Amino acid sequence: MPRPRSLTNPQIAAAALRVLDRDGLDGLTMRAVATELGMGTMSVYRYVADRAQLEALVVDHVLAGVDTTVPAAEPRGRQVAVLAERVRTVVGAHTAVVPLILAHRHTSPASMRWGDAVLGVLADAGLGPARRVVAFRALLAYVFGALQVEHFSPLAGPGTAALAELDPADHPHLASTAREAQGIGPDEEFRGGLEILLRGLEL
Amino acid sequence: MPRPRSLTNPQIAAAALRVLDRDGLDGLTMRAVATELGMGTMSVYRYVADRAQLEALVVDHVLAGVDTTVPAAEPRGRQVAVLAERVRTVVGAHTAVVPLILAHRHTSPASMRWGDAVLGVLADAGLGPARRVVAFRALLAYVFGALQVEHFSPLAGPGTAALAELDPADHPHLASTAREAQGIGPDEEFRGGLEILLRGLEL
DNA sequence: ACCTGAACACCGTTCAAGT
DNA sequence: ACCTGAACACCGTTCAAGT
Repeated sequence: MPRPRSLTNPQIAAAALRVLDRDGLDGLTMRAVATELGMGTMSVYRYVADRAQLEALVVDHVLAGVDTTVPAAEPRGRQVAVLAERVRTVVGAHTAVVPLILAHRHTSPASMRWGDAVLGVLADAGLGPARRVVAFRALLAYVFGALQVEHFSPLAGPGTAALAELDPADHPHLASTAREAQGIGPDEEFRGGLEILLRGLEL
Repeated sequence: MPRPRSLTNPQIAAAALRVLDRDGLDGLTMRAVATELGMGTMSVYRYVADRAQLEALVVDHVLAGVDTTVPAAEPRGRQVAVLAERVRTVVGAHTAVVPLILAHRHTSPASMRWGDAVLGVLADAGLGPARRVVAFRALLAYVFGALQVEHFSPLAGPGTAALAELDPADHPHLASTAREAQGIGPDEEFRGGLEILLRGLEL
């Protein structure tokens, strides 16, 4: 990795995030980030080894905005739910980052801090090591999977509308359920799914 | 959409999947698929509008391999679990397709058939429309989220090993749990998480 | 009319030429 | 020594030239 000089990682990441928010994932190029920073394209490589590392920096920068302090007064289940909802809130402000998150989540220090907080609650709840691992991975899968499902095929979007128009003879359950689904908001959807998972965890 | 002549969608998709399996996601280019089919690059555009549609074809082709018949003799929870595990089995044979799945799942007829089967079980179990929607979307988020987590950061991989080496002073829960996590296999992880979700559903 | 090669407008990245 | 523009090897896709 090259040595940063005048710019810090958060400065690079913030510039890349500005490009991402403005021009979407397709617009996030090394050239665009360089222009955003007012430097030549190749100068970005002073700070970042390659595009993957730039993406990882953006993901970490977004997740660094998640407050990982556990609300001590709440019951365990609510503690986990609050931590999960904070991730969703922060990511929701930068929807174009969603496809990058699962690819780079595991390299992010901010993600590790969050994971440590969640695992702390699970340990306090008395879950043994093996159950803790499975529970934590299930939460990971749900939270980041839900973000992608919400982003790529929102219930309020055209995909659901198309499902509602399907021939009920071919898809009896899907067609009728899709009509119901259009009335359910994204918050209700995310929290509802999370509650199912937490009930299964019996915290 | 251009009209297919000598080749069917499954033939195009199968060729693209061969490229994907052999050369990975980076290797999946219009040129490579054309070569695989023994035609000029632009001839692929006879069958496919653009790259996104090619990807969608591959995703549908993979998901078309999922048996969506419901095992009638099993209890509801197992029925859903079997349907979910069949997706994982089919996708597991083509790991490079994982990043494409969430992006194109909602356009796939095979995915709709699968969704209809799952929703059928949820309806039989007596879940009302709103609860059925939330439960179904939670299952979607978990199944496809778990595939991505399993693929991008497997418990047996270097990411977990790195977590295990973290300073316990910084990440008390994560470091110790990561050491436990290395002993948990991918089947146990997927099924364990699914069981938590199904228990929460109270099927 | 159908098909497809050349060409265009990009991209990430290498490398050597600038200071 | 540090920085960066030109150039390379790609990419998806347009378009006009072939048959």
